Amino acid sequence: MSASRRTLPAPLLHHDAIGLEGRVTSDDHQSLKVWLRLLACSTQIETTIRKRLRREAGITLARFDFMAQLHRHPDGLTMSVLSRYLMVTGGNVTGLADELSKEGLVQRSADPNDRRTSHVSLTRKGRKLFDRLATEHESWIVAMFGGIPKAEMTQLYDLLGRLRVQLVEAPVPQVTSSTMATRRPRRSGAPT
Amino acid sequence: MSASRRTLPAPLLHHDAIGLEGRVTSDDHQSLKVWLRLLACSTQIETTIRKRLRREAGITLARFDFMAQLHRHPDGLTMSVLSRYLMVTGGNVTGLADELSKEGLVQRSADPNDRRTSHVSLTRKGRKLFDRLATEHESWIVAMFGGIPKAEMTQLYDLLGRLRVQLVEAPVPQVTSSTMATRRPRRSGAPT
DNA sequence: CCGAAACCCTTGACTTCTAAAGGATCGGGT
DNA sequence: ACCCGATCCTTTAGAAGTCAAGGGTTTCGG
Repeated sequence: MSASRRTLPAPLLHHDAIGLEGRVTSDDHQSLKVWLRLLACSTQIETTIRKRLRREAGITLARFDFMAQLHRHPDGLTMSVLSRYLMVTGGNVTGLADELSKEGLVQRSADPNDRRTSHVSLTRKGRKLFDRLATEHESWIVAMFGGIPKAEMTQLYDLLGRLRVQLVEAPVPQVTSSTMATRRPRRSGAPT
Repeated sequence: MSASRRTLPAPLLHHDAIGLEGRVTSDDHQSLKVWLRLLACSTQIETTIRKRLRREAGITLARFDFMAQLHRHPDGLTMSVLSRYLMVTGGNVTGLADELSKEGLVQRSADPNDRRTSHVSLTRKGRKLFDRLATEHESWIVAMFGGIPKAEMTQLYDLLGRLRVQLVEAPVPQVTSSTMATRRPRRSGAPT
């Protein structure tokens, strides 16, 4: 759709946010309903963060996540490990590293023992930028969850933990990922 | 990372699934922890579905979602409505429709009353394919959530509902999306 | 009934990410 | 020594998305 130039009325956004959920008809199976609701929440938070990051710091969520990983591993990480942590493909990591290093936020250094490997780490400049962003980022998250009482948060946390374990243990037959880190998420990494 | 041709040992996938979560250190704020866990679950489910869809039907998640919408609206939908339902921009919908119709899964038809509009609907072939996939798709979802008792599922469903409302009501100051359907999710639409 | 505004869709440039295929290096066997 | 399989990284093609800019159509106020 174009709809760009003549921007639509705001209410639409609101509708969108709801939309994904509205698709479930009354008697769908429960798993499907939970999944769609989960996805709706996840997507909306991600979208919000992505927009703010871009708007207020001109940075991409993917890059923020990339830097977040390096931030918590000051000694540097190899590309492959980064790829796993970020849950994206190696090709993607290569690209991100290229761009960030071009901007001087990140640096690659050779491994003395294995010439295939290279370690990536934040530069001083990169560390400085990330420190600033991380604070803002966390405040956004806290604000988004702000209205929910602590007890419910704990409950939610536990249930999601349960789910995660369930997912890892019973990924149903064959899903033997071909590429090492075959995914396309966006973390919005935790600073601290 | 390549790692493609010479497929890596399975354990790596397992590790990946955990990775995102492992990043939270002990004293992070609770909101951040919940968010990361939420994202981890969401990402993993989505990834799994995407891979299976590709592997077992050679179809893309985006296309599956597209077809899912049409499936639940047998009389067809306009591009703009589709754009809202799928939560993607119109340009994207145009492209998807082009490809799917090129494969004969979908068809465009003119609106007798409004020549600007065109309605998209599944062809018989498309309906047939989707029916087959939808069944499989749901069974995957059910299997993934399978180990969780019903009571907990209900609890999770309610908590996510609470969260969704919270997100809509308090998206913190300015996030006034400019384009109509400004997002990049992936539903994995519910068939029924 | 005419022109401006609102709408619907498409197009094209760009970005991000996946998937698949290499190129290079390391590490055992034999 | 040498080879072969496993690893690590990069590269390339193409899918999926966004954004901005139109080109037709309707709608509606004068």
